[in-house]
Amino acid sequence: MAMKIYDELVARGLIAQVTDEEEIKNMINEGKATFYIGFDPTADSLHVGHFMALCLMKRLQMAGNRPIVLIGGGTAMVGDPSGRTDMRQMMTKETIQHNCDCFYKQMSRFIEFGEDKAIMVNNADWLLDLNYVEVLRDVGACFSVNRMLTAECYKQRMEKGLSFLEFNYMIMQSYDFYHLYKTYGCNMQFGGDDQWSNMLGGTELIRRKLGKDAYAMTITLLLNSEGKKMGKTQSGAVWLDPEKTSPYDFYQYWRNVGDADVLKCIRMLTFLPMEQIEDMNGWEGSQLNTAKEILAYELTKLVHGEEEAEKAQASAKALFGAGPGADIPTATLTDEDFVDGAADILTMLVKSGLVKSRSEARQAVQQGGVSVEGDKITDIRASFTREQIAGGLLLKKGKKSFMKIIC
RNA sequence: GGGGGAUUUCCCGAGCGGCCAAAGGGGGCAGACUGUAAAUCUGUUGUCACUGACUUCGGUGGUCCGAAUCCACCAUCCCCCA
Repeated sequence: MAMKIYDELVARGLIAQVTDEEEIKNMINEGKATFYIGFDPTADSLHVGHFMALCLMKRLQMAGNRPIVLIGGGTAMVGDPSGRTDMRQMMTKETIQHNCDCFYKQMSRFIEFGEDKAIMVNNADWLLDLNYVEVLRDVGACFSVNRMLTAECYKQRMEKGLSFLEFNYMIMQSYDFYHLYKTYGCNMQFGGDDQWSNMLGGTELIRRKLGKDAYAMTITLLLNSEGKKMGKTQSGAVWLDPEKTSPYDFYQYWRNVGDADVLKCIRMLTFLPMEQIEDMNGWEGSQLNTAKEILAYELTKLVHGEEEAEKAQASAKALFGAGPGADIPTATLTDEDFVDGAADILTMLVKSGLVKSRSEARQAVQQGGVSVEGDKITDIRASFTREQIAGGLLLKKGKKSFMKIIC
């Protein structure tokens, strides 16, 4: 009945590249793999890209494999040049440490750590104490610069320039794998497809140093139909931290994915059974809207819990269609926002955070994009009395931005 | 170490000493059409007390009635030679 894990991963379109398909298939199907995925703490919250990796971890764990989460407290000191056209900003040790802590907190909510379960390690623990000359002799001798330069991730940097610091990233990551192999018997590494060359470096190093085989597999990067990475908005990444991306915004992000991307997202990101997903294959046109609702709900539930998912969905339904008013983010006006006992529409827009400046607010109103309690506002001098606002007013900018104004 | 080039508004990228808040494209926002999609079309996109005023063109000074445009120094980046 149930598909074996490997076939399921294939069916979901999660696998991008593997070093040895037969071996890997057997190992993970039988739960014999001890695998690791690295996360570089480049921000103080995980985002959607990390989420995919965590899901994969969970799937493999459910199939009996042993996961190792590696936090790149050491590699973050160097900075991965993969997929970058310019150098990353160097982070201070303090920032990195802070980010590590944040990652740990978020992950432990998602993956179970403990005896016989997942373990978490930080490569700062072994990388930072390395001795330069020793490493050069020990590990450096195993790498061919000629080979490294042909790696895809460096190619695109050859024109723009690549610092020696970044050039070493691959070696650090390879060393990690080698270290984990020796310490925990970790025989497999997973990662984003952009990590492929770095991961191969590790398998190579293990073969040379220990004469043993280790394997690598990459996860398909989640791209939308335009070939851009998903999980990014113009205001930045879609974060898993509810403080940085509210559950409602998180829900909305997925609710608004393009038609062409819905099924792919459902397949790759949710834990819905494949049979159920197959049923959606034939869906077309506006029916896909239902699929988007499912996608948004499922993901919000995974990340923020069922309660938050329900709330986000209820809010969305209330705002976009009929339905009882639900949780809507609110903004509170203070005394200084009132002139002669009334607050004007521009102030309300700015205070609510729906627009960045009064100019923007003015434009929004002039272009007919603002409404209060469903009534379109066209006069930029419109204002509302304290009494009107006291009960809460629904302020709307455009089709998708809302705020409840209270005082 | 020597020589050359660059630095413009969210990004790319034009920019004659006055007509420059600065062309064009991308992106964003809003409107129309829709399905909270895509595509398309239209408007808009420095700030504010908005038919006007104010602050921007790497930084600091200077020339000039007037500077993003000229000069000096500093900073950063790139290229060529060593």
